[in-house]
Amino acid sequence: MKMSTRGRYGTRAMLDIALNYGKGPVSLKDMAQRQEISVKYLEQLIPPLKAVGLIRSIRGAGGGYTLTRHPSKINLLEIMQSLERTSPVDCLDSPDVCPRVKKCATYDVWKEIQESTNNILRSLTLADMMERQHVKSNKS
Amino acid sequence: MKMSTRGRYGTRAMLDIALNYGKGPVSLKDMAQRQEISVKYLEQLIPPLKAVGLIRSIRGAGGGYTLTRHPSKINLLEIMQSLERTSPVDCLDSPDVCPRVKKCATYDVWKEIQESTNNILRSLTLADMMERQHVKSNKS
DNA sequence: TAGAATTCCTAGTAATACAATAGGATTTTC
DNA sequence: GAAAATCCTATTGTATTACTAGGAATTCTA
Repeated sequence: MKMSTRGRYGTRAMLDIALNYGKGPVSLKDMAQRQEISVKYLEQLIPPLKAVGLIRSIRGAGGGYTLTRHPSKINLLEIMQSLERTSPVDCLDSPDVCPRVKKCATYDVWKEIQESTNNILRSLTLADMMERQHVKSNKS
Repeated sequence: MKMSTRGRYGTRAMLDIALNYGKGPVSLKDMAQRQEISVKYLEQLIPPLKAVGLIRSIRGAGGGYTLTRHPSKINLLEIMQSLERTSPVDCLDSPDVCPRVKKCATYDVWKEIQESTNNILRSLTLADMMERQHVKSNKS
């Protein structure tokens, strides 16, 4: 029932890029400072995010990363799914791994949990997160 | 975002005991055969379940385990919480581990997810699961 | 009262996944 | 051509998880 740092750091990174939307690319160096995550670790989260087409990179000095779509068109489920296995239990993704699936009463429970978390993540866009971030920043 | 086998096997074990409610204790040997989990591994799930008072043991030949309450009075959250860390992220249980908690927009998301899964688990009792199990068994 | 069946207890191990680091190649700007 | 970035691959450390092992203690039954 644990979420890995990949997914968590990755969404923070995406939010960081989103907050600079329309103002040019964000470098890992800057991101690393703001988010207090090492550049080297952030570097590893980038390829999967690029692979699913959520971000675009600009190489060389002055380069960095930008979103490929408007923040309101990217939801957290997309981000999480590209970075980690979102399924709480293997049998949900590949029912073949367990011969008990059909007669297993608990199977349905894990499925219900997966669906509810996916719904939450899908309902939240980066634009929503930007809004929340602003509210939080103003309060403190 | 993964759930450990402890929690999953544990709930299956509890359901197994529940299905024998009122008919005497269930031995690990029998449970192991039905659930296809080694006795030795099941043995390790027992102490935490006993510690929170969900089951009672009867030692010696003919012994085994019984529920301490009616199946309708035991929910899955109690079981899971005794067996594994149910929090998807450490900062939810102990906000001190991360100084960013207050300004972290993603924190609220993980919290929402935790609450929704906890609600699902809390809403399901072993009696519900027994019912589901019977439906599944009759169908196949 | 012996022996079989069971829970109880503690330790140990093997495998896996996770988190993080290292070093250098490539691209682009100025 | 130097600096600032991304890009790529490998490696290491570490923690957790899953599982096994061996034997002590308890209780039932014949």
